[in-house]
Amino acid sequence: MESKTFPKQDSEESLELKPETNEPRKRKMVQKTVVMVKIGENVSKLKNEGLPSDFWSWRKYGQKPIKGSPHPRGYYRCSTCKGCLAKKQVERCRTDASMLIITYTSTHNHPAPNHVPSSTNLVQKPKQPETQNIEYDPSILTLKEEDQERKQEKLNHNVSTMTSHDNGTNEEKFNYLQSPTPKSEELDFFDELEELPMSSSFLDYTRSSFSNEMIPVVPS
DNA sequence: CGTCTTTGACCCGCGC
DNA sequence: GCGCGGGTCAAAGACG
Repeated sequence: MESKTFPKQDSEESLELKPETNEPRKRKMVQKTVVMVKIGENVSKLKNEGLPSDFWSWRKYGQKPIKGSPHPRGYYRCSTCKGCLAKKQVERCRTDASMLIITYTSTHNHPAPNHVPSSTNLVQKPKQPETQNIEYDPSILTLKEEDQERKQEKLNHNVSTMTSHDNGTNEEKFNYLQSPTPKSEELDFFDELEELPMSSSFLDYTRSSFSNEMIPVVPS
């Protein structure tokens, strides 16, 4: 496969790098939504590492070991609709293997499938059994600027290394991660992300599906 | 048979 | 300029 004749930038990932525009878009200048999910301890037995299934269908396209983390990070792309640019990264919290950090990038360019249970079967693969004990936890946050995230990640780093608890730690982390951006901007961002699984239907779905709390931490 | 996962290699941005 | 780390591609295999 050494003969990659065409530049990858021509593929759909090119949205981060637009040769046509004079603006050299930084690869990571992408909207990101980070969700922390607490999973049960039987996670190790589960396929996909107990990956919680939202109502989108995801296809894995890569996995990489992350420096400093004992767990690899998985890369998923939305396969609900062909051509959808939505992606997500799933990794375990380095300090707490029972915590999953799911990072959503880009937005779905198609309407979300109905979250009624019957239709769930249409988009969900049986390989993601509903029997998994998933505890949705605490924290959702949205980051708009990569630079911001950078700083936050450093903070996150510090917090991670100086603590070894779980819930409190993560909450704490995400309190840090929550940017002090004005509410209006935040709302605007949410508005942009209306198709991301941040909608009430998503929350409703996750709640009903996993019987757990998923508390989006939104700056009031 | 079609779709998805796995896995190694490649590419690119960033820090030093 | 170089090396490292992260992100993506694509072939092959596995599975339903």
